[in-house]
Order: sequence, then structure tokens, then C-alpha cells
Amino acid sequence: MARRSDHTREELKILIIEESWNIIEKHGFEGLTARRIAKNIGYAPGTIYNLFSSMDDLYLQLNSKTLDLLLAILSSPKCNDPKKTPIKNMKAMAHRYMEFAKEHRPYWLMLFNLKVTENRTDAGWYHEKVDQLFTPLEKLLEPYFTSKQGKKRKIAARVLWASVHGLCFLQETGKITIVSEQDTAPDMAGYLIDTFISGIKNNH
Amino acid sequence: MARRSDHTREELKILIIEESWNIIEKHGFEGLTARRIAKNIGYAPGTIYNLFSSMDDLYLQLNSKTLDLLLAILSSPKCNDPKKTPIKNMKAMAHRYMEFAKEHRPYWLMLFNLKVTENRTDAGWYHEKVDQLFTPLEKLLEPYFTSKQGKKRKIAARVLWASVHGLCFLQETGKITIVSEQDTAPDMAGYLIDTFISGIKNNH
DNA sequence: ACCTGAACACCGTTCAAGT
DNA sequence: ACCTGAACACCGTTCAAGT
Repeated sequence: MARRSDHTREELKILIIEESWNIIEKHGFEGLTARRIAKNIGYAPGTIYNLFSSMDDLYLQLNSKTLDLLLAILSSPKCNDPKKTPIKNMKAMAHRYMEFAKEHRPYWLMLFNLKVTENRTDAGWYHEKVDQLFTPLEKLLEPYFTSKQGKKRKIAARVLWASVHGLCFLQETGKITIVSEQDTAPDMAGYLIDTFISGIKNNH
Repeated sequence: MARRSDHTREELKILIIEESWNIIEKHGFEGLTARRIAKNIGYAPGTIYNLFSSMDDLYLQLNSKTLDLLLAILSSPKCNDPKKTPIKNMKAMAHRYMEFAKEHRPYWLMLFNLKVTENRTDAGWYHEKVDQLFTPLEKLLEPYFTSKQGKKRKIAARVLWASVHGLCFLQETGKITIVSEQDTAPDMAGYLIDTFISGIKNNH
């Protein structure tokens, strides 16, 4: 046994994260185990714990990667186009979020797995990253609020965001019955955005 | 060894479900294992499989119990009071849902655990039960739609419901940062309902 | 200093063997 | 007919022992 030094500490860390990524893609989060990762990269199970304090620690690193991907999509010009109306941009944003959930389903689902984020009073960096996700939507809501209504706008962004996510989540996990085939989740998100924004205009 | 017949088949089933209920209360869904149940009720692990086809089967039975509780709350007169305005009733409903989530947290969380409902093409009865949850809200939305807009109303109910749930979920799992201490999740739900309904009125 | 692999304390699930 | 409990194939995590 012993110091193989086939890989540096940093290389090993990357190796573990990349192999985890592959396993999740193929077998979902439930299929990700320390023993499987170790076996696939040709190391002993104990080695994982040399690089990560626990599996929870690894999960957080993986989620961080997913959040980076998601943030890039929500910040992309495709849903922040100044030539389009804010409503169109919002709809595009909701659409892209739902697309992301579908295409990267196992990674996206992992984001909301309780095992991953519960009982972590540390990891402030993680919550900050989650917070960043609201920024693009907050920007799109600017036309509907005065500069003094910053707090109101923040709340509106969170409410709208949570709503779109709720729609997406219930849809992806099959907890909601689609009323008809014409009413897909993105359509419902569109209806939500139209109605919500119309309501905001009404109340100011 | 052998036919103890300490309990009938039906008694044993109830025993298992009740013990599971206790375990979830104390240790959460993650703490619920076939071996633990068996040990607590004084039977062998194999016995569980005599009454339930698998742990997934048991999970579904338990969720069914939670859905019954939830449905009773959402149908209660407290949020379906004809003397109150629909909006007040809706807010009360959202409030009660969030209260339920908080008070029965482990059971409520289990409802959205993927392990429980994924890969179950059977269990139509389960999805029907989930569907029933929308009925009270659909009723409250009646004043805002004509009798010919039944489909629209169904969609509105699902969108609004998903939104409230999304708010509740992100709140309970700590995935959303509260903007300030004055803006709790129920308040945000209230804002959502006001804005959404105002938007509906606007568009008809 | 780094990695191993056995050990500990668990899992869900199956099924031959007992009464 | 019903229940057992050993067996199978797994888990996360730790840590003495080796190079």
C-alpha cells in the first residue's frame, strides 16, 4: 500500500468529480456511491475521504458545477435581449430553465435533493451562488418598479422564480397532471408570467 | 421457525405502517429502513416483504396517508368559508398548506422524494389522489371564470398551486433567501395570490 | 505523506428451511 | 401457511498498517 503519486492531489480531485459526473449522468444521483467512484478511477474507497471530508462535501461541489451551468444559461443574451420586451425575455428565461431541467435532469434533480444540502450551516458560498440565480430576473423586472422599490422588486423576483420552479418541479416529477396536451409546462409558465406581470402593473 | 400468528395479516400491516409513521417522525424518511421497522415491531426483516411487495410499496401507502391529511385540511371550512372572499380563502389555503409542511415536515418532504414515486407506472390511484388536491382551489377560482372556461380555470388552479408549492418548497429546504424578516413565505404567497388574481381580472 | 484495505455498522431483498 | 434468519450484494466512513 502506499503513496502512488500517479496523480497530484488536484488531479485526483478533478478525477473524482469527473467520474462522479459520469456516474450521475448514467445512473442518477442514487447511483453515485463512494465505492463506485473509487472502483471506476482505480483507487481505494478511503481515498475519496482524503480529498473530500465526506460524500456530502462532494455532492456540494457537484451541485456547484450545476449552478454554474445554470447561471450561465440564465445570464445568456438569449433571455436578456434588450431588443425584446421584458415579458418575452422572462418567458425565454422560464423556457430555458425548464429546458435545462429536462436536459440535465439528474444534475438538476440533485440540486433539490435534501440529502445534499440539509444540515449544512457552513457553505455560505453555496447559498450565495444560489442567490445569484435571481439576479437576471431581478434585472428584467426593473421596468415595473421604481428605483425606491428595490425590496419589492427583489420579492417579486423570488416569488416569480419560485413559481416557475414549482411548475417545473411538479412537471418533471410527474406530480401534476397536465390538463391537456396543448398545455405544456412552458405554456403554463407563459400564462403565469403574463398574469403576474399584468397584476403588478395593476397594483402600481 | 414459524407461524406465530401473534397478529393477523391485516393487524401486521397496520403495525408496520404505524411503526413506520413513528420512525419518520423521529428520524425522517432517511431513517426509515425495513430492518429498523422489523426490529421495532419484533419481527424478522423478511416479514415486511410478506405484507408489502417492496419498500417502495410501503412508501406509497405512507404517502397516501399524508395526502389524506392534507386533503382534509385543504377542504376544511377554514379555507372554504363562503362568508369570506375567495382571495381570503385562497390565502388561508396557502397558509394552511405551509403550516402543514412545517408541522408535518418529514411526511410532507417524503411526498416529494423521488425515490418514492419514480418508476411507478402502476399506482394510478395515487395520482388520482394527488389530483384531488387541486379541487378546493379550483372551486375558489370559480368567480373569476365563466362556466365555459372550465379548462382555463383548471390551468389557473394548477399554476397557482404549483407556485405556492414552489414558494413553500424553496422556503422549507432553505433554497431561497428571505429578503427581510418581515417577508415570510406566507406573506410572499399572499403577494402572489393578490397579484395573480389581479392579473386574471385584468385579462378577462 | 499518501494510499490501502480490512473493519464496523449498516442497507434492501430473497428464499430454503423450519413449525 | 407463515415466519425466520442466514445469505447476497451492496452502502458510508474510519483508521492502523504499510511504503
